[in-house]
This record gives sequence, C-alpha cells and structure tokens, in this order.
Amino acid sequence: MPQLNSGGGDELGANDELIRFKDEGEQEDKSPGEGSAEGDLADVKSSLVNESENLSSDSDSEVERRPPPRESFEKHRDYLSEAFRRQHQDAAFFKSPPYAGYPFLMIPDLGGHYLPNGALSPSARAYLQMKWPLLDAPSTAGLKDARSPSPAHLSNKVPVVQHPHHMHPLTPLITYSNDHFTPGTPPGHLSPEIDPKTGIPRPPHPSELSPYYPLSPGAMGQIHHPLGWLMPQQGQPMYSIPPGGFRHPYPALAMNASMSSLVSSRFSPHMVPPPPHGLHTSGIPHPAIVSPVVKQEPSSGNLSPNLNQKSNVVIKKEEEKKPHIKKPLNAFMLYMKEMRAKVVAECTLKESAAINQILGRRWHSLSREEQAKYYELARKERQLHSQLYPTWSARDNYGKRKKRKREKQIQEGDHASKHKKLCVQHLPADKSCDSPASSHGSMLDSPATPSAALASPAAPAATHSEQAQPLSLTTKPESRSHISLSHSAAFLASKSPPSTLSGPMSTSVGSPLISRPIPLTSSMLSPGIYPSALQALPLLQAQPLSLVTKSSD
DNA sequence: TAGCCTTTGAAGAGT
DNA sequence: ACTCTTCAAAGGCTA
Repeated sequence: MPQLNSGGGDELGANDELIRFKDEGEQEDKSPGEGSAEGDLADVKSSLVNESENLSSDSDSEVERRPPPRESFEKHRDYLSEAFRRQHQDAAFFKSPPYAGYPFLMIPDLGGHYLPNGALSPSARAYLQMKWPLLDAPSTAGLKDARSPSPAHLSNKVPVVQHPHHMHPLTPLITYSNDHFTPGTPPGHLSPEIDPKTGIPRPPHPSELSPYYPLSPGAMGQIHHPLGWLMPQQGQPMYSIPPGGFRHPYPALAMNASMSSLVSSRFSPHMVPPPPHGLHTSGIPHPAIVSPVVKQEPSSGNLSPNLNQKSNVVIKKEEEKKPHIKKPLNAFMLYMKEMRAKVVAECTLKESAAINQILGRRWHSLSREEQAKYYELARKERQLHSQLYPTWSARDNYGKRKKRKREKQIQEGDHASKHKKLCVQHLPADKSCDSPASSHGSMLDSPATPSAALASPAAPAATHSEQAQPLSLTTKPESRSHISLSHSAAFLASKSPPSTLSGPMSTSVGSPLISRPIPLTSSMLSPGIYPSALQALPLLQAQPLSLVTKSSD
C-alpha cells in the first residue's frame, strides 16, 4: 500500500488522524467525524433510541452549528511532522492511542524500519507478523522495542500509528468475520512477550489476538501456524480449524507481500472452507469464506421433504465445495467496523441500528480525505477479493440470507408499497427532519481524489451537487427506501468515492455510483442544514419519492 | 431462534 | 442508461 504508507507519517491518514486528535479537546470545533461524539451520540441516543421518529432536527442542531470540518491541513501536517518525529524518540511510542484510528494509517512508520536493501527490520517484521501473522515480511532489524511488537504499543502520540483496539492496520481488510472487539479491553493485556525459544515476540494469546481473529472458545482451534515464526505457544491453539482443515481458496493467485498479508491476515476461524486441495502457503483460508458448516443457509427450506432430503445432500455437497464467500466490505462497512467500538464505548447504546445511524452520520461528517482512505481501502478489498475469488460474483450470495421483510411485503402485495408512496406524497416539502449526517466538510464537497481535493479546480464545481447526502426519510417498520435521482448524475458524481491515488478503481468509480439510488434522509430536507441539499430538493421532489413512514402512519 | 433494524456502498438483475 | 434489489457488519430486540 504505497499510497498509504509512503511518505511516512505525514500522509493522508496521519493527517486525518491528527486532525481528529487535534480537535479532540475542542468542544465546539470537534472534528465532525470524531469529536462530536458526546453531543452527537447524546443526540442520536435521544432521537434514535426513543424512536420517536420525531424527525425534528433539533437533535442535530449541534452538528449543524459545528464549524466545517475543514481544518488547516498545513497546520495538521506540521503537527504531524512533529509528532512523527517524536514518535521515533518518544518512549511512549508503544502506547495505544486513545482513538480508533484508521486502520490503514498504522503502518507508515514501518517504512522507516526497512533496511536499505528493502528488507523489513526485524522488529517491524515482528510487528507485522504479530498483526499479520502470515505476512511475508522480509526480514530483520529493529523496531524500537523488540519486546513490543504489538501495535498496541505503538505511539499514541502519533495517531497515525495504531489502532486502539490493536487492530491490524488493515483491519478492515482482514475482517470477514465477526470480529468486533470489546472497546473496553485495555491494551495492557497485550503486553508483548518474547518467545523464549525463538526470541520472537510470541504471538498473542488467542484472547489477545486482534478481534479480527475471533476465536470462539468452542472453536478454538488447533491451528498450528504454518509459519514458524508464528508458532503459538505449546498447546495454544491459534485458530480453529474445521474437521476438514484448511484449504486455500485462491490457487494461482500471485500476491506480493502486502497482498499476501492482506489475504492471510483475513483468515478467520469462522470461515474455514473445506479442503478440497492444498493449503495456501499460509495454510489458512480467507476470512471471507464462510464455511458452510459455520454459516449454513437454509436454502432448501422451501422444498418438500422428499425433494428436500435429496437436494439437501446435493446442496450441502455443493456448498462444501463452494463455501460462502462474503462480499468485500465497502468503505462504509470498513469504517463501521473500525468505529463501531468507539461509538459503543462512548455511549450506552447497544443496538446496532442506532449505532449505525450514528456511524452513518459520522461517515458523512468525515472529510473527503478521511473517506478517501476508506474508499481506497475498500477498493483494495474488492481488488483483493476479485483476485482471490475470480469467479465469485455478488450474485452468488443472493438468497443466502433469509427472505427479508421487504420481500415478504412485496409478496403480500403492493399494498405496503402503495402506502409508502402515499405517505410520501403527503410529506411536506419543508418537513423538519432529523439532523443531517453532516453539514459540512464531508466528502461531499471534495473532488474525486484526495490529492485533487487539495488542488483540483474541479472541486468547487462539484461542491454543489456533492452536498447531496444520502438521504433517508427514516422509517420505522419498513425497510429503507431509495429515491432515485437518475438525472442527477453530477449530483451524485460528487458522491463518488474518491478514487484515491492510483489503481483500477480510479477508472471505474464513476458510473455505478452515479446511478446509485440515493436513500433520502430526512436530514436533507432540513432547510438551513443542507443548503445545497435544498437546492437539490426540487430534484428530489420531482422524483417519485418513496418515503416510508412509521407504521403508525 | 430466525429475522428485523439501521447505515452506506458495491454489484448485479431488471427495465 | 437507469432503477431496483441484495448483501456486506453488528448486536439488541422481537415475534
């Protein structure tokens, strides 16, 4: 990930992270994506948890009042530089940052640990190995503290470096399983230990492993890491393996070090496919693969008993051959994964639905650059995924889930949908609604690329349409609805994920996103909050608006 | 206990 | 080309 790492600490990620830190202490000027947690969460709590469906926007007044997230990047860059410099001196280098940073921001410093010949310093390697057990990190030399290879000990002064939850820098990339972590878990338990035999920092105890190596107690496996350097302590299973053992699902995939690290690091005990053939060099399956055993979808539930029995067997066999491969996570999902714990920690909310709403708002509060990181990460995810599963199609997962309520409703008839539209029609245009996901500075007014964001003349042009937020007139019982803004290509173009840096994505960001249906959020309908959104409002109103209202309606 | 809820984004199917 | 639908994560809640 040269884009993310290169340049050391003062890369994008670092900057953003710094931004967040810098703003942390500021009440009013909190970084939208981060700092406003208190008020934001409180607001959301009251507004969401109560499910009052009172779409009034007062709950977000704070957000509205919040100054644009736009910060002086110069300032932060300086700050970053300073911090980055210090990171190499400060003994506190190995400390867990208080923030859930961007996972991909964690490694830049490793660059400094590469030997002249390009080999990774031993300590750096140890770190990588720790977090990326299967990483093909070239060898040797020394991080500050060989005893502290764990990222958990990385500087907290350099937000760039580490994720508070000791997630892999590419955590999102390695999380194809239930990998949520416990926010409250103190980093202390991750104190590094050196394997007396190898001298290499011992791999964390399963319980210490990143949450992205979820080891369910029952499934605590008996995986012996194929790589010597990551040998678990005796009798200490690192991963669970299904009876079948491992199989590497991606045969002829040529991967570079980073790629392989991504791949291997995503392995999860929950996704161990049957072993039709040999193992991956790592011997660990991709986490995106969900073993049928682990995740069985009653796909044949509709069949008659007779047919069911037969087809069941067939299906099972087929599924064994073709384990469930999860979709690659998109940018927001990656963001969610990372931030969820933080949000949960900051509030008492437990319901994912409410938390997700908060996250959604925060997502929009993120600066373009911040979002760009996630988009880039997601892009890599997809890239990797496509390489790993060349034949996989999103369609493969269709029907894997249970029939959704929406679908049921459709089956029941158009009654519900008609009702929805009816409701929409009666929706006052100026209806006071929920707070905006964000009012300023989100990616919405950013150019296609982070770099462009800073210098592109095109950026201003985009500003207009970019204000268009995904809107969703919050609905209660009904599933979400979308507003189709087919004619708002430019409008949506801005919504295009920043095709950061380089890569295949850069060429393919546009159209699919443009055509994406926009969920209409009530926030968008709030005058004064989204000036640009309001401009778009007529557009929205001109569209067949499908608003789902509370069942009480 | 399966499914809902809730979010955004990506992909595929359908028109 | 555009619209619509599904799924990805997550965990409390509900029927």
